[in-house]
Amino acid sequence: MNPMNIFTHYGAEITAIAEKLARDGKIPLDEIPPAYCEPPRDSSHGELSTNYALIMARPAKMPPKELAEILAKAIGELDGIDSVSVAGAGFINMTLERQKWQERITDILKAGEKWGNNNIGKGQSINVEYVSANPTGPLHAAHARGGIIGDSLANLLEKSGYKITREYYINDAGNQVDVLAHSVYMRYLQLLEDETAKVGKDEYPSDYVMETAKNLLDARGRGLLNRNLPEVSAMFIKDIMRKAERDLEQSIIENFPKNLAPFINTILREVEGELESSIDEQLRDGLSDENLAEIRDFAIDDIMQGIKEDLARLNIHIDRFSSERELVAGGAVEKAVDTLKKKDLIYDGIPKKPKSDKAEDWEPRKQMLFRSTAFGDDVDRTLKKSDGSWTYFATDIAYHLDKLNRGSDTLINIWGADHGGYVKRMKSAVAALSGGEDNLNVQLVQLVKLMDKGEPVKMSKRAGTFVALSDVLDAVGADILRFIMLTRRGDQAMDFDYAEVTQQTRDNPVFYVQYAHARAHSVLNQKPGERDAKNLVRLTDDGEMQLIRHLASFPRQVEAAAENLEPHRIAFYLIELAGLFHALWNRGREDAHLRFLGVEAELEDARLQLVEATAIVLQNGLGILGVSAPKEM
RNA sequence: GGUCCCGUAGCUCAGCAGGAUAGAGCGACAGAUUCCUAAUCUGUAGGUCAGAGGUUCAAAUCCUCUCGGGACCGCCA
Repeated sequence: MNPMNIFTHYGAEITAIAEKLARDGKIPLDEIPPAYCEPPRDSSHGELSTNYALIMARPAKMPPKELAEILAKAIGELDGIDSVSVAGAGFINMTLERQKWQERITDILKAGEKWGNNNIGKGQSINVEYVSANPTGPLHAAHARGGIIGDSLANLLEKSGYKITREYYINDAGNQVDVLAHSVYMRYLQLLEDETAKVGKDEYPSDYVMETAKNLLDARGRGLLNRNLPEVSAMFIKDIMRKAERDLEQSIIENFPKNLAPFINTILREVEGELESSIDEQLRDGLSDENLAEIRDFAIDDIMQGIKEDLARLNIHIDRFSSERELVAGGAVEKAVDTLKKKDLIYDGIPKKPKSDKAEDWEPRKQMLFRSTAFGDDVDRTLKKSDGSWTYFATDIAYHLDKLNRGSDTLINIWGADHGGYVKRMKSAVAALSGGEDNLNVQLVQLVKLMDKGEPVKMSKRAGTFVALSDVLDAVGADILRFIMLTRRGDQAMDFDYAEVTQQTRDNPVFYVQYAHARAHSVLNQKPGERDAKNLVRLTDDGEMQLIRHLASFPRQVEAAAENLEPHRIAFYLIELAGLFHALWNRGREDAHLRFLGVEAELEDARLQLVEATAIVLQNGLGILGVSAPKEM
């Protein structure tokens, strides 16, 4: 029984009543389900309501109304119940003694920042992994969504009695980071006035690569410039090739019929591209492994530093950054595969042909496979590529085993919807590693479609076209961005119009909520001091009671949001709370008797307690969302 | 071919565990400021909850199918 949550309190009381009635043979049931109370949608139906009789009617083989009457009679005897009635098909509606509500104010003031906490987690540990953006470029606006939802979810679960580890997985192994290193190297060469150095078509062209290259030059000077002869020749050949191409193009224009020339030019450009990337390949070979590794590590650090700055600005906290490279180097993949081997879940076989449109070049090959179909996956998945290296999936299994081994009871991953096809196999792997238990929960966050003035913006790191998160933060700040992302469910695709968001700041609901908090504090500032709980009996107005009931339902909201892993519920709760407070405020504008200040001393004292309680709940709620609660605006 | 998400007011979205007459903001319209912060409030208009079946005392909510929108299928990351 939780005295802080009035809904669970009466739910438990009603369950106890039902159990007693069952023992006495008044309800023919062996097993009594738990009862839940909720605020009815329509306040004319009372203050607390339960559909308990409707739920039990069928198993008890009793008419719901009759059952409701029996229960209602006993509920009427409970402490704090003012009136009970049976309505509709068999709802039990209750009204509490006014004092019961007024006492909640004292609860809130006593609990302070702990108000809203619950203990459904019972100290279980959960690892929440979010953002985990590749270290190949700065965060862009779309990354923010998963990060914000993950971070708020972590806050929410922490408030619900779970032990939380907030984690970011850095994909700093594999081909992509080598490509990044090479791109940085090319920029580095350019900075040393080597005009022929060029970033290849599959590499990273954006400005941030140049920034990293500049930092590299500052840190290492010309020390990485050990180009060998083939490399220099490659550049020379490239140069000659370009001149030859220009001549050739000119001659095509002169000698071929006009309608054919574009066609031939297209082919020519394809060939040119192939040649250049082959030459680039050679250039990359001209970079020693040691130097490549050094540049790569430097580039990853440099970019991760920027990412960490962005996260800090977004008020996102990460407890642990896990490195894929370290994991692989430490032999974690082999260990994970061994674990699965011992369970007889690994075999060599030929995977099924994928149904993807892009699988034209697919060929059957014998490979090391994981028996993920044993855990509900569609096909068994490849662990080892034909060249003997591990697949991304294999290292991911190792990573998840690592998370489990560090003592997490449950793993929650916040992934973008584009990884949806990956969920089943990952859940299979975690189930296999943890003895068949389903303790990986993947929350898919639908994609953010970036728009600018109604036009979609194509997001591509490799093409260099993306809206940087830092630009969005410069324009609107973390509070607005966080609130926008949290006032919709994660499983709904959203359009994010850059122009709209940066302009429409004033009617963003975040200000509505923050303003309520600031208003509350402006009142409290005028009359600081001790309050007396005795005076709370003076709160009798409908608007005040409505506000109190909403404040009292905060713990219930936190609990429900945590159980459903839906932080957005808190945002909507706060908007509603702010609305009730603003409405009450404005009634004071029309009727001086309803003002917080300047009324009779005891009443004023009681109202100030109500205002303070409101401020506390607003602050706690905004805290879950990671949004600031300013005392003035 | 298959998997996942979505479809609720003109727009953006909620709808709490299936529950009582489906809600909010924006936009539109009509109002409120000598007075605790008008970044506020009060009111009006606006709905076949995509469609069709099914389960149930009760369906926007659960199940099936259809239509529409999005994401995805691999030895990529």
